[in-house]
Amino acid sequence: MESVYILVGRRGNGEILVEVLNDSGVTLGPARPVSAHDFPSLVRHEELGSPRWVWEDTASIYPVLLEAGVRVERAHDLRLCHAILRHSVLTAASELARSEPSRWDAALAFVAESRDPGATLFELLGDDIDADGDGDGHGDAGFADLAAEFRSQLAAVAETEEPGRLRLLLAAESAGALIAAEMRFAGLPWRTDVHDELLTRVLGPRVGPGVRPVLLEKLVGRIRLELDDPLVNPDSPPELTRALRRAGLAVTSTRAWELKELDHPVIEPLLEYKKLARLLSANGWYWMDTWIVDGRFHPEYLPGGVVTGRWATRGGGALQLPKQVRGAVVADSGWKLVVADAAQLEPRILAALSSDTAMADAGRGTDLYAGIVASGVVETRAHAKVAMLGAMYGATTGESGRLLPRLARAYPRALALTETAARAGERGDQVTTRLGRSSPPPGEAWYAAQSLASSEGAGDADERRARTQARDWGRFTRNFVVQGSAAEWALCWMAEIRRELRKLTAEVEAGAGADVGVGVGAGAVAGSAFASGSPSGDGGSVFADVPHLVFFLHDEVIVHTPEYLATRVATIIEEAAATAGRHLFGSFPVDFLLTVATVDNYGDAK
DNA sequence: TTATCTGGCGCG
DNA sequence: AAAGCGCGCCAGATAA
Repeated sequence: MESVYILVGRRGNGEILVEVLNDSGVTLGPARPVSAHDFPSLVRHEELGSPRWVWEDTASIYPVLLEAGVRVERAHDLRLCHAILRHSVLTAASELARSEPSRWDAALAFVAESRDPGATLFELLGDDIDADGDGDGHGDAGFADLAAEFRSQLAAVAETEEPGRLRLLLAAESAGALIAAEMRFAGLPWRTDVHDELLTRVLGPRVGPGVRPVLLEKLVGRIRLELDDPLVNPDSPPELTRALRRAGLAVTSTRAWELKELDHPVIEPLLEYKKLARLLSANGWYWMDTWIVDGRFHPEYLPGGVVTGRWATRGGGALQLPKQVRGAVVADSGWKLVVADAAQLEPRILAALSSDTAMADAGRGTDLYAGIVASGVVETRAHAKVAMLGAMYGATTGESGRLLPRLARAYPRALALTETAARAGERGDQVTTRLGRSSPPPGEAWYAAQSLASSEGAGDADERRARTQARDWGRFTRNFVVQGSAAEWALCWMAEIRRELRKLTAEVEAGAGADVGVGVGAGAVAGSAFASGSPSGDGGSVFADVPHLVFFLHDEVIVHTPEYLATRVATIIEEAAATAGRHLFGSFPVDFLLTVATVDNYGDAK
């Protein structure tokens, strides 16, 4: 079946243009203008034919559709896909990679920063968000530029030896962009009352800004007493270091792990203080007031925000939600959270990347580290873990370094892959993930340091610096291959989960004889950035009654689902992991084990 | 005063 | 036991 693409662009006057293309990017008819107001209904209608929407930036356009109650099944995000193809060594010979930098390169950062979730449809779709600076706006020429870019991307992929890989990567990256927008829109269910109780229990009652809660103040009192310093501020590392030294403790820093080694009565209250002060400043009442809107946490997810292809986030530190506060993530009444975590994802990815069947065997149907122990490679699970991490991160010393030779003997292919990636980085070469995302080349300064060291009259210091930098970059490329390929697996996993959840939704709605139209129509929730029509959060939104992804954390997802569907959701997530593994690694026999928990609150999921 | 850097720590 | 990858965010310190 031939794919149909619909290209979406805009004119300077706020009007939107849509044009149907075939799967070579060739126009099948004239571009049709549509007003910003009518755009969501057009999309809803065209969705019946399952097109792939081709647009510049999902993060700018899709929130508008969600707000209007419209979801789309598939997209091609020109901005994200360009970034991949521009830097991949697989497409280095393509026109796209060889042409002069254009707005697709220079303007990316600008577009990414210009988003505003509260912006109106007109602002998002009608405004000039191109940063080409030539002031000619976006007449039909701008639209033609989108079509040309799309064709250029298709051509770059088609020219590669195994186009299926990059095709999958671009589809996964684009699906990720849809998911990112949907997760932000839906938000993570968050009970501020539960959060407040938790804070009050460990810090004392809420106080204004600049005031220490009472339990924290008490700890400060004990610290000052034990250090015999009535004024020391434990929030100031220099002050604290001086005070500790005066008390006879030979510290080089105030880091918790260094303090833990010391035997002194101040250590216990000090470590406790650090823990609680961190909670207050990072996820205290101020955080709650700032980031929780109508019972939902709405961080902005940035697909491709990390060089390796991992996601970044902006706002609220969503990827660092401490375990301490996860109890405040509570399913709505009548709903459940299905929390799934890929167990030992990166070693499994490494086993598959390197076709190391022995390592894959160690993880078959069991905890991979336990499997390594069972194979007699090392004595304890902790050893297996630290040795594996050392192999993937490039440890040379300590316990990890000592255990590496045993790992290398048992799993030569896996270890050879990480070594090869490290050597490539040390030479300044790029490395590439399973699906084709390449590491950036090192910067000018790096090359300069290398050539300086090998030039006539280079000093010992020059050589040492060059060697250090080469090894540093080698550790980066060593890890890039594994972390980046794991990120690709996670994207495929999530895309598959999303697809199956939509099928489940359609099935349930058909079975119930319900009106299959989702959402409440354009404009019904205008004025709210997140479409929260009821106190429980999702009322009136496109996710009001259906299971949907609400959180993603590198190798972990959360689906918020009506309770009666929780079992089926868990099955979908399990099967999606196996499917993602096949998409990346074909028939190579590697398990991607999950731990899946159906819970009322995130804190209960281990 | 504001802008940027640093130490420290949360997550994977 | 604290090396070895990728991030974001905070308070305090320092530069401008």
